[in-house]
Amino acid sequence: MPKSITRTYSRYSREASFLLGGLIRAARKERKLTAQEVADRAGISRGLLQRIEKGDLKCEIGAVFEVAVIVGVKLFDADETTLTRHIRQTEDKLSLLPKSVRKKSKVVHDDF
Amino acid sequence: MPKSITRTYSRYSREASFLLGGLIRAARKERKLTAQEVADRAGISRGLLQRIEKGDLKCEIGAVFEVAVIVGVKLFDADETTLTRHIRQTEDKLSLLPKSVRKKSKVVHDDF
DNA sequence: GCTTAATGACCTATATAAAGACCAGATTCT
DNA sequence: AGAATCTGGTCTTTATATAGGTCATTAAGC
Repeated sequence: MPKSITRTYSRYSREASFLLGGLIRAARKERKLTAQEVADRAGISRGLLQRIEKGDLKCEIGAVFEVAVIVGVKLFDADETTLTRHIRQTEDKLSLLPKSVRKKSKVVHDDF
Repeated sequence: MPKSITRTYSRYSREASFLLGGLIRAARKERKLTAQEVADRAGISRGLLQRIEKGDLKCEIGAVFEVAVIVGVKLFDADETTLTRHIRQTEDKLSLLPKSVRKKSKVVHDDF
């Protein structure tokens, strides 16, 4: 990650992450779990959990998903079986699409 | 991140990420966008986009969300307005819950 | 009110994710 | 078939996220 990139995020991304963090926090409190407990179970530090609950966009997605599962926030509004089915559907769809995308139609060349 | 942590992920997390990656790839091809194009628009490298589409759990969530938005994969199955409403709901819910969770009920001490 | 756990905020060292090359093979279009 | 481009690897360098501590403040529960 050279050249000091200050990433910019769309509003939708920021809000989605903020919402997810809030949902996680709400779910954790509802289940009466301390931050430390959840962090331990997820195998992450308490500091990272704090950032996740804040909706920090610079967290690895694996940690976020893991925490979500632990406190019971369903991603995709789907259980595991549904998830697997979706995966297969996506694979089917992909197999129909062309494997690489061509861009250079160069000049449109409609002669008239 | 000291002490060389090899993180372990739950099956649900792995599948959720795998599915999200697949959806992103499918959406990208449907819209006939090259990997390079999407990466540029998202402000990330092509290599990172590849990992995202593979469902790699070690990507920052901001990059994943950003790419999802660009190719048109809705997170939470919700548009921006709905998202904002959800956020407010979550905040309301949080304000009702106790601010910190107490664990040490020590001995249950039910005398009989 | 008092005790004590939980939280939020910092800080530093270090493991590591990401950028940015490069190359080989695949695939699309002409 | 041929040319052009997309894709999927790999490697190196560098920026940075994370672990793990500390400390102050807050707020449960008695």
